Amino acid sequence: MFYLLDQPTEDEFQTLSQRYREMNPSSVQAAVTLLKTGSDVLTGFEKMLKGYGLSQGRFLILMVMNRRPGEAAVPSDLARKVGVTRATMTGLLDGLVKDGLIRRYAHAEDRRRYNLKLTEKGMQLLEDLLPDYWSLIYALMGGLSEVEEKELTRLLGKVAARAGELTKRKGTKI
Amino acid sequence: MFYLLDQPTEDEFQTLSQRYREMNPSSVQAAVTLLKTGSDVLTGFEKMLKGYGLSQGRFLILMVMNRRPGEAAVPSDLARKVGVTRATMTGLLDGLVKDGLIRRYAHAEDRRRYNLKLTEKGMQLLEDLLPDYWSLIYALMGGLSEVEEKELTRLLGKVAARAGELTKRKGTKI
DNA sequence: GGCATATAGTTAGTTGCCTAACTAAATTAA
DNA sequence: TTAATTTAGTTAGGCAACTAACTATATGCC
Repeated sequence: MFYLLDQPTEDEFQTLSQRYREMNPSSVQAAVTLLKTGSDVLTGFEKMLKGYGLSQGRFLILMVMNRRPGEAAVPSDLARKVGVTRATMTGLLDGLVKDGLIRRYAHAEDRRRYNLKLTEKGMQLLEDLLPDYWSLIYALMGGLSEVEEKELTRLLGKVAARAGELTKRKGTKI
Repeated sequence: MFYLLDQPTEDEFQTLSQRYREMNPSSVQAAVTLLKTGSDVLTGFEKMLKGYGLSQGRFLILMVMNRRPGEAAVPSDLARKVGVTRATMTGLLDGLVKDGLIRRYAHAEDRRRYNLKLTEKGMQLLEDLLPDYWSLIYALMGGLSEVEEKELTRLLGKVAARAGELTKRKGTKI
């Protein structure tokens, strides 16, 4: 988690940009603000989810499964969609099963896999939670007009595209 | 860490916004993009830092100390500035001392505290690392014009202000 | 058809942060 | 000026993710 509560003052920023000529002040400021804001927002969500006994990973699994509530899901597929490793997925699913939010079923064609379905309890948890989720988003984004929201999404999309490129080629030290 | 590699398609998004009337599509999209982009960018930095034997926390400590390289710093003050707990700071400092990047000194006025200074090795590590740091930022932000960078910073600032408000009143379930 | 390779899920151990509870020292208030 | 409160740093234990190594099954190629 990236915090840096005490961001550089304007002065310190100036000093830095004199000491380090290669640095581009407006880029650095945008990047630092992105990291800080992302962390704060993430922390807000985690706090809210904790009230329902969920972590980000557990919540995302439920949300992805909730896109097609009746259909079966499969662990390795969920791992790809949610963006965690299969090892992590095992642990997350164990927890969700233990809490009765999802259930495992045999997989007809492939004996390595198994199917997963949301239980009634799992669906109900989402119904209870989602109003809080939407209103948290509203609380965070409410200061922006719809035009600003779209502009933010567009600009972040540009950064995300480049970040995606970079993280793909793992070994490379940038 | 928030990933959700597989973001909802336009269709699924439509279905969702029909099922959940309180949700505001453009806000949700902005929030989800922010979380995803923030995570990706953070992951990129962590990967780069790992090549120098640093975590975000360790790096931030060095950066904050590097603002005034000669002067002494104090653990609890660093913890506030970097945004970690004092307990976490103890561990981070132990690591940095063990690696010879900083050194502990007695504190003249307060026997509970101690002073910290960057060693030569610590300063040198930053000199080695920072070019990579600036160029990673450039790699991430290079797709944006300076005007766009400033607009992104401005929009994120608005979100950050609200996120800060929310995380302050801890107990409250939003 | 049989062997090499790839994929699925699990297990064990690591990392980087956290909270809660503690001791010691400093500060404030009676 | 002693007692209560606050602050500083540490310790112990927890949590949510990770990587690496493993077994079992499925798939592709000769």
